[in-house]
Amino acid sequence: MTSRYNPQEAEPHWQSVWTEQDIFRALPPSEAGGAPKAYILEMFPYPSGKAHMGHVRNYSMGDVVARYKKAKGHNVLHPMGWDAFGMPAENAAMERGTHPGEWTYGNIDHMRGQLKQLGLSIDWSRELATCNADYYGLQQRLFLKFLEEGLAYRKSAKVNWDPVDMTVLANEQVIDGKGWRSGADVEQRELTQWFFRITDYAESLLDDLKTLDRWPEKVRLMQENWIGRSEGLQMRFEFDGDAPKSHEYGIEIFTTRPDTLFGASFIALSPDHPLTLELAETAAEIDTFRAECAKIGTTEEAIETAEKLGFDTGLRVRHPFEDRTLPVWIANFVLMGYGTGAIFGCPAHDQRDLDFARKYDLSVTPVVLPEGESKHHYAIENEAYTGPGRIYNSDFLDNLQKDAAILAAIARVEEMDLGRGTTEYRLRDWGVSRQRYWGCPIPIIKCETCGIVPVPEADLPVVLPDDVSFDVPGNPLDRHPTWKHVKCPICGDDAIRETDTLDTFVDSSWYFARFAAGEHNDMSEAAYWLPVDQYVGGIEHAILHLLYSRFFMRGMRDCGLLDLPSGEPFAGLFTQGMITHETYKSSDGRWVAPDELEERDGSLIEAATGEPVSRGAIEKMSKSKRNTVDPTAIIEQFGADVARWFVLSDSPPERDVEWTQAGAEGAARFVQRAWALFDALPEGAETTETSDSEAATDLRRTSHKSLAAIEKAIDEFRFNSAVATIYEWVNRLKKAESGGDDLVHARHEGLAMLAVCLTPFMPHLAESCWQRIGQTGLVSTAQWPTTDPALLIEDLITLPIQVNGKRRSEIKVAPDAPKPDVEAMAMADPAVQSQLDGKSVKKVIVVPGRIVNIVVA
RNA sequence: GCGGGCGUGGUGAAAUUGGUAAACACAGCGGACUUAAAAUCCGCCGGCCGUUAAGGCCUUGCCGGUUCAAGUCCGGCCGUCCGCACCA
Repeated sequence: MTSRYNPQEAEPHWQSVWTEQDIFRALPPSEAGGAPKAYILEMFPYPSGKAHMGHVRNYSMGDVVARYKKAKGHNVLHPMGWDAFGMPAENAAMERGTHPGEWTYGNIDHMRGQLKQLGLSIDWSRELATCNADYYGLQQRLFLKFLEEGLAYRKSAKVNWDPVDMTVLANEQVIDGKGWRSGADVEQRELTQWFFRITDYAESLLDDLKTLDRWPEKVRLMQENWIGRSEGLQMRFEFDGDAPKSHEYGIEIFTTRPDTLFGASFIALSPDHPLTLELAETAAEIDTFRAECAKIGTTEEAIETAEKLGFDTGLRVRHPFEDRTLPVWIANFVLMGYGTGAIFGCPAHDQRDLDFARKYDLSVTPVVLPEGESKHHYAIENEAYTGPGRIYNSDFLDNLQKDAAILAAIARVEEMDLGRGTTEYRLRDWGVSRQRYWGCPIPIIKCETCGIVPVPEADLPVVLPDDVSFDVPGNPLDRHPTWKHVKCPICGDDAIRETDTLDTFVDSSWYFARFAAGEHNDMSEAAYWLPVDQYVGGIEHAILHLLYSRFFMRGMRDCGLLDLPSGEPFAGLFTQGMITHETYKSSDGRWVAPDELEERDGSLIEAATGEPVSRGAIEKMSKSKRNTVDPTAIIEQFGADVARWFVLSDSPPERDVEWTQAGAEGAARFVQRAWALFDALPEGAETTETSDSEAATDLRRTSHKSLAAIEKAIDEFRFNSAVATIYEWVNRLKKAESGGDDLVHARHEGLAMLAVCLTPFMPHLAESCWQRIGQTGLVSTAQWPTTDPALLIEDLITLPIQVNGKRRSEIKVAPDAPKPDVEAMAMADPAVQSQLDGKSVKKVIVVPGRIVNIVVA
């Protein structure tokens, strides 16, 4: 009778052995020998309190790759840290009266313990927390370097103001007009803010997406759309008659459709355009109109249903090519944030312009004729035509195709010195000021005499004060009695510190470089490790975090801080799916947690009340729906290996996976089945003679082929396929137990290989199995076995025989059997013969090693 | 509106150069062992026809096409999920 494997004993044991032997330490480049480097990283967690199943899945995937790379002989860096600044800490401080730091460090301690329970192959010597002054002090140096190089600057700007969190939000943090965290309606406010000049890199950030061939296509597309390049023409329309003084040169507009210039019927300014503001000073109606525009929200529904609103300024501009003038309107649909904040309207070929023109009765002249239309009969009703076609009604552009006409129009405008061809980006500079306490202080002093003064190097880091209160909303730094009062480093007079802190996305934009730079923050070591070879995390960071990190690496490179020519932080990226779980509701509509349920007579009831419970949809695990499963509870019940195995089985890593109790139990059964396999191997198996019996060779063949398949699956991030192969292999090895003594050696060989293959998935079980069959050392440090190419080739393969594309039989042939032989064997097959009865064979297709297809009349 | 993904048994899925559709697992059913249960082991498990069997027909959201051969390629629909969105 075999013994049972006890994860509760084995897991802590092996974890302490790994820690004692310090086997997961990344070697500095000088000690790595010839080993290639592999930097494996999962997105570092926010220390919210407890680890959740999403973390388990994320870190299990990274750990598979890290352990696999290590076994393959790489020098692996696999670090862990904490994205520790941010508002939940302040919210907790307000709710419970604790200091955000106390709350955060407490959470870190708890979650570190949870992650360690998972048996991850992490080099904990490099652990960092972004809220530690050691970390954010270096970040302040980076900020000052960026300032010196012109990559950071200050400007007054309209910002997204979250009235609940009382802070500014980046554009990316505003979702459907609401704060990404608070959900409150975002207001527009004019404030002086710090910005990073990410737009300087718009072109490179866009173009270099092409080089990221190990990123998901989806993420690249999302970034591409976010950066949003448009090729077009920036040009001015000169005033006819008196021009406003500030705009004597005319009105600058941007268009991607200069081919439709002859169809222009009006100019439209944004309500926030400088000229609009100027006019509003003397015209009260314009002020009223602006207020009306501002009332319409920025939410999706509001925009969809928003009516086009316009105000005719009475000003007129001259058409560049024709002897006519156009009216200048102010229109609510023109955005100040894009292009020049002014457009020319061509109603026939732009839906918004058409809606506007119909409402205010402006002219509609079509100038692009779709294929197959006659210019005498073609008319625009209420749908603008935006497709390709031949230009007409357009003087020198007549008869050109759309694309050629765009180039010709730009050339003419450039000749006339009215504008030039340009490229516009949707991407805006990154506002990083936050009116919050729990973040990295911006190392700046404001002096009335000297202006904006960087904190001198020697005075860094600017440390957050500990004695703060959260009894009122707003920024505690701002109302701290002493912290912000300093002497100006230049003139020595009284001055004030910048009390804003940096957006937490700054913290996460370079942490991977900090990990790589090692204990002494040596950026040459960082250059050795970077880029990250495999980054693993959630799709929710497809734009923000990944784009900012790409910007930061370029910035650090161009400041001479980091030798990373490509500027790309992450060579490989994988976005994993979420963990879902069934939801449950009581009859009075309360959500009921899975561990509060009991099954009685085939139906679910709430254990505490005995009330019936109904099953709801399968949804992402969330606290609000109460459908979470606590990893610690699972580890206590089944062990970490079971949790890891379950989240990697069944579903492909990029897809969502549903957590089920039955599935976890199945994984636990497999752990015992695998252990039993090793436990059943006779003592001394490793010293038995090799047998070349058919059965032994066959078993060895299975082992070597399985190994090769698992290798390929891990390389391709198909962990579910690797798991399926392991199941098949285990089933095969199980059958071999009833074989003769000639199989003992092959079983030992297979099990030794299997133990190594199990290691990335279930490292603790693998160690116990490895030890059980008498292998030396730790399997966590064992090299990945090599496959014997001879064993990957079969003597005989099964070849399906089709008649007219339907499978009728199969034959066994040598893989390299000559075509005529294969054809003869196929034709001679009895099942085939009965199908061919009385019919004439038109053709026989033999695809060696694949299939035979006999085509009959 | 624009861009993208997905759609295969009761369920998660596999089939990754166009070549045996449903590997592997979960659930279910049947059996062995057991006084009994649990655990474990063995077997069955897409649909229809066929008493059993042999076998046959159908089947990868729908319709059509290319091909000796289509889950896979092409065209057109339907459904669903995600991202972006008054970006000129």
